[in-house]
Parts: sequence; C-alpha cells; structure tokens
Amino acid sequence: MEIATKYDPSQVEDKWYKYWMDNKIFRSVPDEREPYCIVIPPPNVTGVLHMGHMLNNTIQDIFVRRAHMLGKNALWLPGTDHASIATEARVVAKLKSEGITKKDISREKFLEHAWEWTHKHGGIILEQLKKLGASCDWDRTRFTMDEMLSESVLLVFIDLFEKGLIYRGIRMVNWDPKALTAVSDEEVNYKEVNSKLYHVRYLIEGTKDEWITIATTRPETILGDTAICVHPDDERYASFKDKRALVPLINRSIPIIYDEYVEKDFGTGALKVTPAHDINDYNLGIKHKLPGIDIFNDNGTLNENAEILIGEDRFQARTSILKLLAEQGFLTKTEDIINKVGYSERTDEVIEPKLSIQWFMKMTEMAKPALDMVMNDTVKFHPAKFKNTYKYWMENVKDWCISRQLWWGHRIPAFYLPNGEIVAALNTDDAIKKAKEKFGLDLSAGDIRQDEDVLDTWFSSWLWPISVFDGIRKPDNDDIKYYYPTTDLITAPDILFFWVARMIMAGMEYRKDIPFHNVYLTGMVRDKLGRKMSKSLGNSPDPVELMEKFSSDGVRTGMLFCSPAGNDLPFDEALCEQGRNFCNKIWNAFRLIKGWTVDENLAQPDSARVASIWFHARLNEEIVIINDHFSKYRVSDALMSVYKLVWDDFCSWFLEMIKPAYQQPIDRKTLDAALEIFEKLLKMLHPFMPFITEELWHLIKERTDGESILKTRLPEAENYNTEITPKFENVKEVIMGIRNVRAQKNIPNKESVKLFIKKNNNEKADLTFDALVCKLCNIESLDYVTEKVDGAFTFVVKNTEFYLPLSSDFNVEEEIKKLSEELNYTKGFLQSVQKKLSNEKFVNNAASHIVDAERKKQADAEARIKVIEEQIEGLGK
RNA sequence: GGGAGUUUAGCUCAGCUGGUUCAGAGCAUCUGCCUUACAAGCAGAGGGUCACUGGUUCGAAUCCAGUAAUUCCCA
Repeated sequence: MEIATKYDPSQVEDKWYKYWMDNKIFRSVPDEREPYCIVIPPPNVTGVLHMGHMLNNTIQDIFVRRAHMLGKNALWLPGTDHASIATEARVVAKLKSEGITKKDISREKFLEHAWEWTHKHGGIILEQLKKLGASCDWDRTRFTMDEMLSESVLLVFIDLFEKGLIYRGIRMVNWDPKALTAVSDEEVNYKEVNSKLYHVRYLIEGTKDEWITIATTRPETILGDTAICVHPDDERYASFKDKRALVPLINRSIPIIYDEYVEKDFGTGALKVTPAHDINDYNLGIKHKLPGIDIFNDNGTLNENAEILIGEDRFQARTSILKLLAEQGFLTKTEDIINKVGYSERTDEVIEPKLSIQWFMKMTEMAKPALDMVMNDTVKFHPAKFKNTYKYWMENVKDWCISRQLWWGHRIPAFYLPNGEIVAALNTDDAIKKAKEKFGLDLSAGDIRQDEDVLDTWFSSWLWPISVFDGIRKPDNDDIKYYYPTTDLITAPDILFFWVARMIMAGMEYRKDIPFHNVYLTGMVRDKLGRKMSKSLGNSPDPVELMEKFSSDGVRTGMLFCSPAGNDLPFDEALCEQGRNFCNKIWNAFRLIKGWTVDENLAQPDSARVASIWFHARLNEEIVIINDHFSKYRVSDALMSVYKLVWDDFCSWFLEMIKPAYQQPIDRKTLDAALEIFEKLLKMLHPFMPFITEELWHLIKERTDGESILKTRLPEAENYNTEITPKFENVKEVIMGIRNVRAQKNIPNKESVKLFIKKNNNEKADLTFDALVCKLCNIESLDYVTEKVDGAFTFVVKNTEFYLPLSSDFNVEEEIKKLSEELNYTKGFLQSVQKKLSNEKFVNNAASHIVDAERKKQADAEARIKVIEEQIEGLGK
C-alpha cells in the first residue's frame, strides 16, 4: 500500500464526519448503561464560531468521546439560544437596509422577519462545530424558542409569579434615546472622553449670601435635583446640617444630606443628587428616601418636570443652562476632566440612565440551596477557586430584572385586568379563566392586555438542562429521568452568575436536584499581546481557516497544549503548528510499521522481546497517570502525557528498538505487538484527535461497516513489570553516554564499536537490556571486564564504568579534565548530604525513611567518587 | 473603594499534605546531522536568587505575615 509521506487531513476529516453521521455514532437513547451527559452552553443563534467556542467545544468533545470509550452511554446535546437583543438588533438592521423601520410594522410581522432570519442564519455555528469534530447527538438539537422550550419558560414564569417570586418594580435601566429602548449592561460601551466639570453654587435657604458649591459634568440634570450630599466628616460642610438649599434657576428647596458615599476629594466634595438620572444617585435616593424627578422624555428632550427649557434636547439644554447659570452668577468655575461615558453599542448614542417599570425575580431564597450545593461540593467547580467568587455573589445576590423592551423572545405571559390586577397565564383564554377564578370577573379577550415586553434570554437559558429534556412539562419522562442531573458542564467563568448559578437554582426549584455534577471553567482565549480576542479588535483568527490550514485535530490539540482549567489561553498559531506536526508524527509512525514485511519463520530477537515488555510497562504507567489527570479535569496535562508517550516513548524509543535493519523483514510476534500497541495509542489519542485516529484505525485492518474507534474501549491499566522502567532510565543514560562519545569523536552510527563494562562494588551485571543497547548503539561486541581498559574512551553511570576503545585520537588530558569536573560535582553533592547527616536535629527529627534516603545518597556518592578517582589515577599512569 | 486570584527558564505552565520526582515539562533558542517512517524530522546542549522582605522549622518554591506587580469580579 502506498501511503503519502505527509498526512493530508483534507482527505480524511469530512469523510469521517459524514461516516459518523450516517452511522449515527453519536446517537444516545436511554438504556441500562451508566449515562454521561453534557448539554452544550447554547451559542447565540446569531453567532459564528470564535476561538472561545473552539476551546470550549473541544474540551466538551474530549470528555464526551472519552465517556463513550469508557463504555458509558454518552450524550452531548447541542443547541442554540435565541439571543433576544442581538438577534433583534440584526433583524432591525436588516429591515432598515430594506427601508423598513420596526415602528412601521406589527409585532407579528416583525416576528415573521425574525424567524426567517433565524432559519436562514441560525444553523451556521452548529455546522461549524461539525467541522471541529463535535460528537453531538444532532437528532436532539434544541433551540430556546422551540415550542417545547418556550412553553417551559412560560410555565416557569407563571409558576414563579403565582408563588410570589416574580413582581414588577421600578429600576434604572440603560436607555437608548435614539433606539427608544432599554439595553443591557453588556450592550453599553464605556469610553473615556474629555469633559468639563462645572462648579455650580446653590443658595442656602433662608440666607442672603450663604452658598454651597457642587461640581457636575451634567449641569442640565440640576433641574431634577432632589438633594445635595456631603461626607459626614467633611468639616467644610458641617455647619449646613439640617439646612436646605435652593436649586438655581427654579428655586426648588432640597435637603442637604450626609453620606459616606461621597468622595471628599472629588470636585468640591458636595454632590448634587438626581435620583431619576444617575444610578448612584438612585441608590442614595432609596437610602435617604428622596423623591426622583424625571426631567427627560424618552427621546432625550426635557419634559415639563424640568420647569424650564422644556422641549430642548439634553445636549442643547446643557449649553442653554450653562449660559443661564453663568449670567445669573451660579457658575463659579469650569475645569477640564476625563471621565467615562456610556454609549449604546447599537446606535452609539450616549446612554441615558432612566427609571422604568420592569419585571423582577426574587433571588434571595432561591440562592440559598444553590449556594449550599456548591459549597458542600455536591456541584464541584474545577478549578475550585471559583467557589469564592460564587459564594460572594450568591451572598450578595440582587433581584433579577427579567424583562426586556423587545419583541424577539418569550413574550411575558402576564395579563393586565381592568381591575388593575395581573394574572399570569399561557394564553388569553387561560388568563380569562384565571380572572374569573381569582376575581370573579367575566371578561372577554378585548378586556385584557398582555404585557408588551419579552423575557431576558437567560430566563430561558437557566432552564436549559431541564427544558431540553422536556422536564418542565413532563417531569417524569424517560429522558429527564435518565440524563438528569447531567454529568459535566463546560463553560467560561464570565457567565458563572448569569447562567451557572441560575441553572443550579432552577434545578433545585424544579427537580429538587442539581443540574450537573461538575462545572469545568475554561480560560479566556487571548492574543499574543494578552488582549481578549474580540470582533472589534479584529485580533481573532478565523477558526475555520485555522482548521483548514492545520487540520481540526491539529487545532484541537494546539488549543489544549496549554490551557489549564480557569487560566487564560494566550493563543498562538505556533500551537496549532505543533498539533499539525504531531498528526504527521503519528501518521509516519504508522507508515513505518505498515511498510515492514513479515518473515513468518523469523524468531523474535531478544531486543524486541525486551522492548515489548518495557513499553507495556510504560503504557500502563501512563494510563494510570492519564486517568488521574482526567479525574482532576486536567485535560491539558492528560494530552501532554499521551503526546510524550507517543512521540518519545513509542516513536523515539520503541520503534527504534524493534525496527528491522534496512529492507529486512520483521518477525510476526514483534509486528503484532507493535500493531496492538499502536492501536491502543490511537484509542488513547482519539478523544483529542478524532479524525486521524479514526482514519488510521481503519487502515490498520479491514473493519466492518459502521464500526468506529469511538465504539471501542480505552485501554485499561493492567498489571505490569514495575521494575523495568526505572532500570531502563539507567540504560538510557548508558545509551546517551555512548551517543555522546560518538558525537564528540565523530564516529557515525553506521560504524560499529566495541563496548566494555566494568561493574564495581561486587554489583552483579543486569543483562536485561544488553541486546537493546547493542542494537540502538550499533555495538559489535559487549563484554564485562574486571580491569580497566587502557586507551579507551570512558564514562560512568552510577558506579559502573563503560569503555569504548576507538581508533580516533585519544587525549588523556581531556579525559582527565572531564572526569575531574564530574568528581568535583559529586564531592560537592556528598558534602551537602554529609552536612545534613551531621546535623543532630535533622537525624533526630526527620522521618526515618528520609534519613535512610540521605544515608543511601551518601554511600552512593562515596562509591562513585572512589570509581572516578581510580579512573583518573589509571589515566595518569 | 470592596473581594478573589496570579507571580517558578525567552514564552505557556506543572510542582498534592514542607525532605531524591526538586528546581521540572512543552514550545522557543543554540550546536551537529537531508541516517533507510517523519527536516512538519533526528541526536545533543544551554537557560531560573521559584516577585520582594521578614517569620515558623533541623530543613521552605511549598506554611505564615507584610510589600510590590498584575488579572478578574463587584461597586
């Protein structure tokens, strides 16, 4: 069979993904096996794959594939969320490009457009995940606005409303006066801008010429002031206690209040308080029971409450009021400052903090069990350090604002009745029924009005691990009973509260059980300069292009080579290159094995027999280590273990050990052993590198149709020879010693040499690896001697002397120098050991095995010193 | 302003309950090699006062305290 010298993923990846799909390799239905389940953190339906998704989904895929290969019934359930704000923004933009504004069309018409958009673009990211190799059960793909999930969301709203956990209240929102909607905190960009700080003096009520001077960047909001606040310890203002001040121009009387919130050093140390137009002032207002005066219309112009400048735009009003203040002597000073101003991501309009009525969910009670489940490790966080952050947040949890002034999403199922009451119901008919039951009202559809707003997208996401299995509507269905609680959740720490915490709350509320056992928190992918990868910076590579360049397997391993849980991943294409090189290494190892011809009559050489025993031991050692890494969610370390096992132990050592001479056949036993080992390694690699391993697994031998490496079992740790690997570490030193001599003396490996070994201290020679040493170092004869060999190059491993008689120039001085350096080092080492042992406190206090170890070190070093000294002496003669 | 984390080789990170796994790995760098699977490779080598200062201890990268730098979260 002809196999290319370089691995070509383009011939492999699409082929196998199709094969997996055709044969439903990833399909999971409940059965008697142990379940393993991950629900995907649903990406935005508007989204395209970015590097964060790549990392996150690669890790999920590794866990799921590994679970398959551990014999579990593994399900990775995919899906997307409807991302109400982002999607609505896209649809609005699209309509605008067609000359349609949202205001001009009905809600129903708008939603038609939104659905059309979703159907057209919504599946992109899921298709990209297939390119990555994601082993999702696509038959179970869910969308947060599917019928099943939507109804679940509404039912939960109704339930919580009726339990009194959902209420309406006033809250300050980020208002976009251009788009005429509230936007979320995430949609506000804070920019540093050059502003001016205006000092304005207010007359103290009842005086002719006593003033208090405040400093503000927004003088137009003076018209909404309801207090002036100063620090209680600020002596400058101590005399104003219990006094009132008059707002300039309109002469409204407002109190002077005292609060430690005020920074004495900022501005004048006196703060004007406008509870309706600043979030901090709003909080102060609540604390001090101040009224809020809203002076703005929704479009940012001043309303009647402002008393003057009515109808002017807020920025025009700023200019106007400054003129008035200056003319009437209220403006005392103007200084330049740099401050941060929030801009709407969508319209770039300056955000206006605005009070409005919103729906809220009470969090305090729900947070308690959710906190406990994490603190007592029922839900485990990896890494555990995030428990701190979680705890802090859960103990200071605030009520959740769940309404959004949008159309795309789950419309709030609350209906307003003519008597001022509200009922929550799935639809108008139900609402009418409830109105009758609760209030004895006989109403028709025209009498009631449904809330116009939709629910926050997280209000559907928080139910995800339940609703994807229809566990809200049908709490006893087979799927939810089998897969819930799910096993692992893999997500980024920045949504620990938005999402993870709330899922735990929902789980405890609706299943009386946690939604997942483990939460693995990935790091953030950054660029080489440490910046977060983002669209606006344009510093993120296109994942699809990367995969085309380096193969999916290459990119997967590249991303994982250094991404410990919870730590950021500074991404570098060189990592993908390393991944690609690894693919090639594996590919070529297979080429080598596959290229050998078998001679059935050939007996297995001793070197190959020992090699097999040795590798068996190494393999099993590493299986134990890898299992341990996985049990601790150390995916990166697990990969590195397999990487070194394959590259170093298998390719660099084992294959060289068993490799027949050029164009010579190999014996059957050794070849079979090599293939068996190779297949085991492929299985261990498969979760990390699904494509190349599937390809090679099929190339090893003919497989029946529909078979997949994913359906095989990972090699399990077996009993093995525990003495052989430490012994071989010694042998490696010998081999390296010989290679060093060859390199220094320019003796090519082709040229065979003689080796003499002198054991000391009555040690017995261990012949186990002699045949291997001869093979790897091209030794024509290996002999044990009792006397030193004159005129031969030499080195010492432990207490054993090795001699290589070579024709090349022998420089006595050089040899003595080399040995002397080693002697000095060993003597220094001995001293440090002796120092410890001569310390009585050490000998008395330290554990006996520690002291024994030191004694052994001492004895070994003394013996070695003796050997080296004798060698030097011998050379000197 | 409050809280949490991080700081070990040029880079990214391991190093569990203090003592031969103690200063390590991968990448990068340097030096030889186009040796017969692989130059996307092979064989070697160099490189760190474990952020700083104290303390506990016979013994500290490891435990404690403080300082500094840095990141994140909340405000």
